[in-house]
Amino acid sequence: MPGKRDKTDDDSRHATRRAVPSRFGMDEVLWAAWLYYEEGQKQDKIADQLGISRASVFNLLQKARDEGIVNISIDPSRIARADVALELCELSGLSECYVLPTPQDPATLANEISHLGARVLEARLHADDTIGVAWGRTVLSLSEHLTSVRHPNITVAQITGSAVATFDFSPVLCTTNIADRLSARCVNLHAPGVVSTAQVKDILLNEPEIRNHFTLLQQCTKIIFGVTQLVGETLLEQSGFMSDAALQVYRDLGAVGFAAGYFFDAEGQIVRSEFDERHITMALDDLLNVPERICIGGAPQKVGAIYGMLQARIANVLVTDETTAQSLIDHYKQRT
Amino acid sequence: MPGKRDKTDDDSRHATRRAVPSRFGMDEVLWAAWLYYEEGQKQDKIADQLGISRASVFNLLQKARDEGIVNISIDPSRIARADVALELCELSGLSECYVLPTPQDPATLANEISHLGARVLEARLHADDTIGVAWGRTVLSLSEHLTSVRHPNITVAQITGSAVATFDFSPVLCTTNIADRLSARCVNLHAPGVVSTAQVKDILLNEPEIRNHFTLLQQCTKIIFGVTQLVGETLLEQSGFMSDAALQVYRDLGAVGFAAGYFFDAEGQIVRSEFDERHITMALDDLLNVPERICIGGAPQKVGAIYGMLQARIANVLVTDETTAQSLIDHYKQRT
DNA sequence: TAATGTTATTGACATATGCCACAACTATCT
DNA sequence: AGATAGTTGTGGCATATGTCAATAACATTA
Repeated sequence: MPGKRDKTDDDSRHATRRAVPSRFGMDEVLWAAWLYYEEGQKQDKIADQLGISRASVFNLLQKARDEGIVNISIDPSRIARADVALELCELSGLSECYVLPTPQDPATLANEISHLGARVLEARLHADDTIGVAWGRTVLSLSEHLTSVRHPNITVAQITGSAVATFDFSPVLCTTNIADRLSARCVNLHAPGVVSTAQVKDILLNEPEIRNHFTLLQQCTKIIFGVTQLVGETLLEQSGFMSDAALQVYRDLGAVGFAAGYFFDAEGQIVRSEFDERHITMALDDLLNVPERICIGGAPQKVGAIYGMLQARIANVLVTDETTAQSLIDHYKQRT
Repeated sequence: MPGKRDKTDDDSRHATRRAVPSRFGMDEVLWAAWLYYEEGQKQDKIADQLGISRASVFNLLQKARDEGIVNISIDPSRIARADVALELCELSGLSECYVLPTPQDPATLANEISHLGARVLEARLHADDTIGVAWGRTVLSLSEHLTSVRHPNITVAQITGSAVATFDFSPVLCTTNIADRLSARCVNLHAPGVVSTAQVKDILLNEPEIRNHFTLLQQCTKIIFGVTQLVGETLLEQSGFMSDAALQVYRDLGAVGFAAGYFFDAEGQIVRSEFDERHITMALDDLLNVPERICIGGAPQKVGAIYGMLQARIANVLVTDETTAQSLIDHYKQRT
């Protein structure tokens, strides 16, 4: 009988509300977290000690997790030591490879890979990194999975010109999002991603502000990008980034993929066409000089593109899923 | 189709054992951990994906926790920001204070405090620290709670001479244990803790090897020690460290406690007697020069001793429990 | 090949956790 | 005071996790 408020048995009743009310101040969350996660006590017992209900202890623990008072994490370097990852590194020449168990629901794959990407990036961050950021769904998704930690001395810079926002994963957004999460300095590139003629590109590249930006990009210690295959519909035209015709030119020249601003064929040769002359992005030489070139991506239909990208040495760190990694391994083994 | 257990058919001899046997290699632990802790999947679902029973998934997760593949931790700096901790810092002049919720079972108190002490030490470790280590049950217990992480550039040094091992928490053991856990360099002091006459102490202190050790101790960036009260039976005589008579001399001079090698009275005056002349330990001036002097300890009967120690400024970082902290706060408030 | 010891895996049961609708309090307004 | 709205804490039920003795696989020996 959950009585309302009667004075008959007040001893037990009105004391129940709070056995130890003030002593714990605002620290209940913290202490509940300690008792649960460090001392391994059960929620019931903690409830007794704090004089509250078990449900409340549960709520406190949830709060502790939400607020980052407790930290539950897997060291991503362990993931890089997984068998498949090591084998793929061996075959491809990647310096590091992170492999995620392929989810049963393919719809979540991209999301999960970018989740892992975020952890990998966090684990590899160094206090005064300069991080070059490309654009794409994957990169944007990665930014949303980053946990907010202060890294005030990090610089986050756009490697490709901005674009009029016909899509929601623009270079500007990817860059600012990542910088926000890291409390880092954000450096945007105030120029279009694609211009109409080679002349316009030349003129822009000689503008002091833009020239400075590309000089800054030469200092990059990391770059982050996704990878796209060219078969079927791609975001490249869907997003309005480039025309179907321009894309077809690359296909006709044998290109199978696009990553970090460049097209390449199935064997890793960079494929160039007129579009490159109008595309404002980090120079290929500078790109390949960046010590950590991190590509995030995986899917069955991307295997060919990723293979080409690896052969082109555009990435030296890959974050992908197990099925993709295994397909890549098979691909390499067939070639020998 | 949740749970596809085909136990009805007697055909289940070989096939049921492993749906996806080889693909996961030795990484099952890692992947189970990822799916559970990062993706938040339920053990049932993970069991399906890996083709094993849920009980096995549980076992894998346990292994992952044991092996440190997943890391669940509370940021100790949050504990230092708890109300009681801040108040005690304010009153005592401590630069940092970590307060643990007092366990309901007093028998576990010492153990839990050293548990917190281990976390605190880990959180405060710097790549090239030199850590001076005292001896005692608490310090030894702390060493057992440290998680093994590699810190090859750290030096761990004994601040007190060794003793013939009539007790199991000797200076040598405390020091080597801590060094082991941290994969750090271990520097033992090859001299007795107590000698028979002041002359012998002088001679030893002039030995080059021992002189070198004391020079090294001047480089300490941290020291770690417990604290003992002098009322009732203490470890000081029980362990054979010193005679009952020698201890009584200190009591008669007003000493209430002993920490980091020195006796002090209720108001924080260092109390010296003939025993100091025979005790081989870090010089008081050097001790007080160490930037982080971390004392681990708490219990109702220790309050007076801890108060004295704080007044003597022997520690500037204290790890204790809530009851002790509250008693200390009360003690300070009565004095004003 | 059978007998034997060792380790890994599991089904079934016991506990612990997660969740939510509603009760109890507080604050503000009429 | 009574009404109203917002917040916090809780009982109780559905799920998820933890445990363990029984059993299957494997390794070793005679």
